[in-house]
Amino acid sequence: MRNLNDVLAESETTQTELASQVSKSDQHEFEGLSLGGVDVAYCNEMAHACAVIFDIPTQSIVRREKVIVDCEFPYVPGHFYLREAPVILRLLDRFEKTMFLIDGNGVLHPRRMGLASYIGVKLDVPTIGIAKSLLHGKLSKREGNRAFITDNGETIGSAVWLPGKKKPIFVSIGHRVSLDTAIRVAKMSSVHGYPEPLRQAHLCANEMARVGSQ
DNA sequence: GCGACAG
DNA sequence: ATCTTGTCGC
Repeated sequence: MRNLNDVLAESETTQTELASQVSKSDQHEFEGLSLGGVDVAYCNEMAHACAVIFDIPTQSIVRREKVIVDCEFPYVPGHFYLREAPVILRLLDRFEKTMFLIDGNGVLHPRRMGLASYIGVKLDVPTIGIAKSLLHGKLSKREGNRAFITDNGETIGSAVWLPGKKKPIFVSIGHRVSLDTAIRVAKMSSVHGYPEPLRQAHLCANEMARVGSQ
């Protein structure tokens, strides 16, 4: 497996196999589950990742972890995990009893195995995918502030219009969570028209990349 | 063959 | 994502 095409072909097989391991229902094992967000920013070939834990009651960041690693793998639609999973797995390994919002899709994916589901299955932790544009599937009729996204008659996610925003975010199950809960968490953690854990992780990662480039 | 295509 | 100025909208 040397060239990119071979790697992608094998990746598709891996994704299909892992997809069967995704749990699409809410878990009940954890008591006080924390909520976190992860994002990655790039400066040339360096991936700067940041994960934050956001406390909804006090609307504050209670923890922030960072890591920088070399990343040579290119972004290929449908295989985003090959580029970002390595650095994210290293970062989330430091946390316990935490549900993570991840910048990308979960089962809203051609093979039902986007980055969020990959991270969830690999670490066996609850994850939710949040994307800013639609990768796959079709929007059904909008009902209130949401519209389900389907593919082959299967609901794989939902477009969600947050207060004050013209464009929706695309929410999907990552792992160990139901779509209803995923949508609820995305809404209740939003502050500036976007899930705050992700917005904060994004700001932090960008700052890391900016400073790192100087 | 032509377009679509998370970040 | 990243490269970059002005500009549209609330």
